[in-house]
Amino acid sequence: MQQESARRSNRDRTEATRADLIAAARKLFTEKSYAETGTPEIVTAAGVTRGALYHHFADKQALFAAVVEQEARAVALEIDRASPPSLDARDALIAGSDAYLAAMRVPGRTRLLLLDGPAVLGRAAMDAIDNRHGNRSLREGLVAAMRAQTMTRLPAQALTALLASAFDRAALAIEAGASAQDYRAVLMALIDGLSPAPPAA
Amino acid sequence: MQQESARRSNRDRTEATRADLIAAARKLFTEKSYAETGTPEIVTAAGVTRGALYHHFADKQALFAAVVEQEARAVALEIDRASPPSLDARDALIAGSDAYLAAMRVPGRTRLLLLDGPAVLGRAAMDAIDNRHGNRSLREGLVAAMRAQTMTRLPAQALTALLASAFDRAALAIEAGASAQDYRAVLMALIDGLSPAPPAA
DNA sequence: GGACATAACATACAGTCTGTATGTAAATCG
DNA sequence: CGATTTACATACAGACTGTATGTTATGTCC
Repeated sequence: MQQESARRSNRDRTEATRADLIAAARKLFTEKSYAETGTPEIVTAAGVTRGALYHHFADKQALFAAVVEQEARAVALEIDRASPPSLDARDALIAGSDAYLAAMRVPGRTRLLLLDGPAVLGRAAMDAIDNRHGNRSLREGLVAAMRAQTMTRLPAQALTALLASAFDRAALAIEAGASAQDYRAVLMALIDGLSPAPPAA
Repeated sequence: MQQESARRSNRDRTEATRADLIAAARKLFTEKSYAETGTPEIVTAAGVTRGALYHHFADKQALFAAVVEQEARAVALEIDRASPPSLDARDALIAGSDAYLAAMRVPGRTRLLLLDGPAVLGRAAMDAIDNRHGNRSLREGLVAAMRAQTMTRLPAQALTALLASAFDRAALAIEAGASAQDYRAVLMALIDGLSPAPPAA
């Protein structure tokens, strides 16, 4: 054995420390909130010191951004996995919608992505993250539906943002104890209302 | 003259000091953010000391809540003033929508009511404020439209929350520089889509 | 119309947090 | 194997929040 027990490359050390910090921060940021969580608590939970944190992240906000980014990626992954490209436009939208609502039931996600995220990072930064991950498939689905003539032609960016916002609020309401059926019904009515012709009775 | 120059009742003093604090806090909370604004700065701007602040408000968060409450009331007032009861259900909805988007263009309102508010006070507290002020007239308008058979029957609470959320996002996007026309068109399409029959061409 | 109580502040203090500066050991590189 | 850079740990300065305590103005009661 060359050293006491572990000889790790710098790349491995960085990766492990960053992952530990992000995991500990995610746990605390979701149990409480961004503002109520201090860096001393985070580094203790991660088993490192504040020096390590400020070596790998510019500041507390940058660590939070990393947590949010990871979470947004996870949500997008779950949605993509639930809506195979074999479905037609409308079915894909429905499947994606349900997958989104299911994904947002993972504890802490609404706080990270819908409450603290916009306040701490700003709406612009959150839009950038959303467009890179979650909203991308939604917008593509909407554009596909409009091309297939199953949806009224509307500005894609605006429609995506407003529908996404409605989904977000539904996720928040459901987590707060509201009827998931009610909110799902309204969401479907909103989507169906965008068809050029009323859905076949 | 009975005193040096001013003899004010306690009620007047309290009212004036609270108003000064709320005004100064509103200015700073909207110029920067809740987190970036310290109480020393607020009291300096208001011309009092931190002792006065903590005498009238339990903590910084309570002062923020007072600011948000005042702002929500102001928005609701503008909306009510713009949609007289003489209009029919759908026209009242349109008028209210436009009034809301116009009201949210007052600088700082989106940050107070849509970004920092939910993060600092929580969605539950914001829902309570919204239901007390803004969303009340929206829900009444929707219920009226459903009763008048000009709108599909849906769970009123859920529909109100989701439409309100879409309006909120539209206000944010417009403030960020997006096309107000695009967002308005999508909002109208969403509302019209809820009619049982397609609107007369 | 004075004594007493209470409200409206101002001042001082303790604890905590954030970001930075500095020091040290391990890894990488030539 | 020496030099340099990376990955941390420790120490420090400044700021902020909430509280405790002191002071002055107002309201109340006989």
